[in-house]
Amino acid sequence: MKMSDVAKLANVSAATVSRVLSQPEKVSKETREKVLDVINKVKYKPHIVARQFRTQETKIILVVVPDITSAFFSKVLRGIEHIALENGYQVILGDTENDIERENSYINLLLQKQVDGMVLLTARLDKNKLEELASEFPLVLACEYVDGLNVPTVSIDNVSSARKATEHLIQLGHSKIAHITGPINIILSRDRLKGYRQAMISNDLEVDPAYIQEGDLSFESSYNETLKLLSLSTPPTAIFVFNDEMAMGTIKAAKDSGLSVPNDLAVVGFDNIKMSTVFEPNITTIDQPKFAIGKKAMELLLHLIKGEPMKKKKFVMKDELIIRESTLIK
Amino acid sequence: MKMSDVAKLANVSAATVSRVLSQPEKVSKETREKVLDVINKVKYKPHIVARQFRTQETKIILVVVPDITSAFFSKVLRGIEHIALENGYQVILGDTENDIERENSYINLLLQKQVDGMVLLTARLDKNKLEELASEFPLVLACEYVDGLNVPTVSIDNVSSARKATEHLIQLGHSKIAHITGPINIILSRDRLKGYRQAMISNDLEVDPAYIQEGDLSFESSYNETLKLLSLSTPPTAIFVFNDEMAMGTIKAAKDSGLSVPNDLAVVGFDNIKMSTVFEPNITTIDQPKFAIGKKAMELLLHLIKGEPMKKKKFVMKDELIIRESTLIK
DNA sequence: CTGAAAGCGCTTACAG
DNA sequence: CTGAAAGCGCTTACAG
Repeated sequence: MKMSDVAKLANVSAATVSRVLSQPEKVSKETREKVLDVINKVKYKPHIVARQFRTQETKIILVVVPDITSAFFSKVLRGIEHIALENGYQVILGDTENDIERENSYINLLLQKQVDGMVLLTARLDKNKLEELASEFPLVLACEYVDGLNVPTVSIDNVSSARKATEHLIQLGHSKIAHITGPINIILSRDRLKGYRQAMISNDLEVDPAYIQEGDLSFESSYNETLKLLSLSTPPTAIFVFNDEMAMGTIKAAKDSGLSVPNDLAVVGFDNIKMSTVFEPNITTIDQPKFAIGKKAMELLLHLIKGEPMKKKKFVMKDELIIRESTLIK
Repeated sequence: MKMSDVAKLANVSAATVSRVLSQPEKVSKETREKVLDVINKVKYKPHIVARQFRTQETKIILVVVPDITSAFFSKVLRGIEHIALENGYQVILGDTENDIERENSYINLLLQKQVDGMVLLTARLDKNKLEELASEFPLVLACEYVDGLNVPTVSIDNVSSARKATEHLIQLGHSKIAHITGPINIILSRDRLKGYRQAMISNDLEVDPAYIQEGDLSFESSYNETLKLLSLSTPPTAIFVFNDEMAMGTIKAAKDSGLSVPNDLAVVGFDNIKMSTVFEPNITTIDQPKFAIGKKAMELLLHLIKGEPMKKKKFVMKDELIIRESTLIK
């Protein structure tokens, strides 16, 4: 059943059926009702791909995620999806599993016009490539970003939040503070490391290179790095960890080493995922407004898709230090 | 830049360019290379929507998930995605957030031919509606299912696995065993409850109605139901909980009540999500082969899309009881 | 092995 | 307010 069949049954033209569906105000009440009757009777559904082809828009956007199983990204994704659905857009999911090749391959969906725009929650591609892409297609970065890239970006200020997290430990009296980073090729890792350094230096604390260890985002990597740190001749009394999942690894390692958290080792995580409130001890962390980041990113993308001018390109969302049991000595 | 432009530059017809792209073996080597040179030079990318429209297939499938933020479903989703990508399909994500209205609305993507098929990880719609849909479109159920529905389905045997979980507690010497269910309108909740009952009855243990409480899939609901159970005049010594997330709520409630797990209260969860290995104590649980379920479901969907006959409709994957600290008294 | 032509099902500028 | 007609960019059955 196609539009022209409906048209015949209703004794009108296909154009009129199309208008009833897309611009009903342009059709007389009488005609409109006649057509709608037929549509309902035969359960006609328009062929969306034909419409996409004709209008040259798919009403689909692509979200590229580094890890769909992550509690953090799935919340951001949900924020994106909410705004997308509200505006009649569907979401294609691109899970890269932290593989830059896969990140790259998803760009084809844009080049082949299969999607109207793209939100990148991972930005590990070449800066020039991204810039070129953004000049041709609606593109928004969220969570991750690229230094000096003139593309709409939504994120928190990772440097200042990392500084805040580290200063919290300093204020509690710690001076031997270690930091377990994420993969250092990710800008988020570098920025949080920068914030850690700033806090240490501005408080006249030494940054011992042995106190900085690189993890790979996994619970296990942080567990292992923590064991390393704890076996140093002068082990740290506090560790600021790249994210909450890894902070759980750190705490587990401390417990398995017979240490009490926070009494023997204070731990700060990052992201404020659900588990950080459930884990024992609860984890002090930096809250990122995950849902709001997703919503904002999608709103920006809609602006770009509509071709509306965008004066501001960087949107810095508010983070918040949430103090819990993993740093607070009872 | 469209195909006919490439054709002009290469001095061939659009048909030939199309063949170079889709059926290169039908084109002479010489012509093929000439055309590929032009394609590379002008960076031509075919307009996928035009192809979709012409071939009447989108190479997109829809996955409807009850909760994208769940550690369980995101693993299943990843399995689906792997097989989809391997076969040139993209995945549209439909997150219902456990809302049956939203589940219903995603069906439009199928009716409007915007996707080639659908995998439902939640099946709360009317049985007849699903049956009718499946007769017209490629449709696979996974994880959740509908009793007596003749549609390809991938899942574990929830009744027998729940029985196995309960019997584990019985073998440990427990007789006062409670069960916290999921929302009882979900078949998974009813089947796991059935397995619990079977184990109790076949071991001559009384099933006290007060020992069966309904949760809503959340950590908090299970926390609260557990407090209720523990305040009974004869509290249970063991609880089988609908899933791992809820089992964490149960353990937390026990701890907050001054009880030790497993010494005062043994707890069994379900799903074997990552957190069940990290939480303290580690949680005894039923492992579902999440990734394999996703892969199998997508493989079945590909069969349906290709119109291949399918003799078997029910695929029961292997689950496994994994015994950990939450039930094993040291 | 290659090309001319039809057609997939809509939407919209134009004319009346 | 309505209709006739063009056209979105491909693919493929057919002819040669």
